[in-house]
Amino acid sequence: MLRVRFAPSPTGYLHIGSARTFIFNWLYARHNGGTMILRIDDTDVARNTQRSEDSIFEGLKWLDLSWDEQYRQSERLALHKQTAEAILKKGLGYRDFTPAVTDGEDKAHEGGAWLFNPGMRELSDAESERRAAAGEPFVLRYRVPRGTSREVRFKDEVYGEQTKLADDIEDFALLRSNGIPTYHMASCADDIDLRISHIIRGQDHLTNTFKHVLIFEAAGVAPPAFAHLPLLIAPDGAKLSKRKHGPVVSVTTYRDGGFLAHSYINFLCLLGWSPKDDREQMTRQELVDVFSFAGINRSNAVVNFTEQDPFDPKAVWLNATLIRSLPVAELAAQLMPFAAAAGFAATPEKMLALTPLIRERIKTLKEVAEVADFFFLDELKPYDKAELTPQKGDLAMAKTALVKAKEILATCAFDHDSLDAALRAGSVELKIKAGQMFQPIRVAVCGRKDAPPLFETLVVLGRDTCLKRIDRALEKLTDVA
RNA sequence: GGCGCUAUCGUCUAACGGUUAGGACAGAGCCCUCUCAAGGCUUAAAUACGGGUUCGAUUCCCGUUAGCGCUACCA
Repeated sequence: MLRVRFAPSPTGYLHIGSARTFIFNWLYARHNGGTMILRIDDTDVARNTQRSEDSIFEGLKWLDLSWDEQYRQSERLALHKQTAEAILKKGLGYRDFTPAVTDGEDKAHEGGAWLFNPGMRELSDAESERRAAAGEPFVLRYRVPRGTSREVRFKDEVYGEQTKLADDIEDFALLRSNGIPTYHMASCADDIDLRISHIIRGQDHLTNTFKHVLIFEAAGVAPPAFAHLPLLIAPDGAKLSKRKHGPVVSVTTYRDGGFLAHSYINFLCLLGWSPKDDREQMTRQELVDVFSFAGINRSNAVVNFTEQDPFDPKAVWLNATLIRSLPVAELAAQLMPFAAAAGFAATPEKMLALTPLIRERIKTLKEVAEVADFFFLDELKPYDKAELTPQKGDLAMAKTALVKAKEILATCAFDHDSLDAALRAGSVELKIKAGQMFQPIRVAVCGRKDAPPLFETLVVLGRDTCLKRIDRALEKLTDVA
C-alpha cells in the first residue's frame, strides 16, 4: 500500500517550498491511488506557534488538495521515546551527559569536525545507568559505527544511488535532555509506525537521510523509498527565507494577491519538475496523470521575484490564462470577494455582466479593483480634461463628439449593435473618425483611456450613468469653443 | 574546515552520444484593432571552465570554479 506524508513543522507560515512538497506528495499519492497523510511535526516546543499552525492550515485549505489521514507528533511522544529506548537497549545508542551548550555564541565545533564525544560514547553501561538513575540529564545519541569503513547507502528516486561513510556521520541526537525526541527520531518512528512507503521532501534532507537509514536499521525495519526535491531559491541564489525575502515566501501572499489556487499549483509544479513535453498549462487531472519521479530535476529552481514585484512573471501569466479560460460565472464568483475588499458594492448580477469585459484585462483577481472601478464608483476619480482629447484631435472635437453622443445615447436602444450603429453614424455626421468619436466617450464614462470595448461598457453601465458622466465631462469643457 | 548535491538562453525547462541545441515566461518589433487588453507572426538570448573517452559530446569520466545543503539537545 502506497503511503506518503507531508510533515510541516509549525514554526513559520506555510512556505512556498513546503507547498510544493505538499503538492508533489499529493500528486504522487493520487497518481498511484495511495494514501496522503498530513503530519504536524511539532516536536520543537520552543519554536512552535499556534499562529504558524493556523497559517499552514489556511494555506492548505486554499490549495484545496485533500489528505486522508492526519496526525500530530506531540501526541505520539510515547511511541518515539519507546523507539529511542529500544535503540539504546540494543546498544546502538548511548547517553551523553555533556551539558547542553546554552549560549548560541559558543557554536561548539565551529569549523572543526565534531563526530562524537569519545568519553561519553565509551561510558560503561553500569556507569551510564547509575548516572541516569541519579537524575543526571543526558541526551540520547545514536552510536554510529566508527572505524569500520562501513558505508551507509540508499537509493534516491531523484538523485540516484547515495552512499556515505559512517565515519562521516556524527553521533546525532535521538532524545533531548528534556526527554523530547529530536526531529530525526520522531520523524523516523512515525514513518515506521504510519507505514510510510515513500518519503518525498526537500533536498535539504538528503544528507540527513543517512541518519534516518541508520535509525530504520536499528529499529529492524526496511527503510521506505526516498525522493528528494530540488530546493526553491531566491533570484540571488540564496535560500528563501522570511527574514531576508519577506512575504513572497508565504503561500497566502499569492492567495491575497489574487491568484487562483490552481495557477499557483501549476506554477509550483513547473519548478523542479517537467512533464518532458512542452506542456505548461495543465489541469489538476493532467498533473495527476502525468506526474512521476522521472520528471523531477536535480538542480535548484529560482523563484523569480523582485522587490517591486513579489510574483514570478510565469505564475502571473499562468494565472492570467487560467482567468481567461474560466467559465464566466465561476470567474465572477471568484472576483466577488476582491471587489468587496476594494469597497465596491458588487452584486452577483452586476459582476456577472461585467466579468466578460474585464477577464482579458486582469492578470490577477485583485486587479478587479483597478480595472473595474468605474463600474462601481458613484463618482469617477478626477481626471484631466486633456484625457478627453481624441487621437489627432483637440478639445473642441471632444466637445462636439460628446454633445453628439449625449444626443444619441438619450434615445438610442441600449444594446451593443444599436449603440455601435448609432455612434458610428454620429461620427460620419460629424465628419470625424469613429475612433475619434469613441475616445472622448470612453474617457467620459470610464475616466481613462485604457478600458474595455466601448459599446459593451455602455450597456453594462446603463443609460443614466452614461448620460450623467458625459454631462460631467462636458462641464470640464465649458470654456472650450 | 569536513561530507554531500548541483551546473543548458535573464528565469522555468527539453534534448537519456549524432538536432540549424527545442518550448515557455519576461524583452524587442510587426500585424489585428474604437482605446487598453487578448490573439497572430517575427526577433534577440544558453550548453561555467579545462582535460579526457569516442568517428562524434549538452549528454559519459576526471579536475577546476561557482552555487546550494548538512555538519544543533531546529526541522
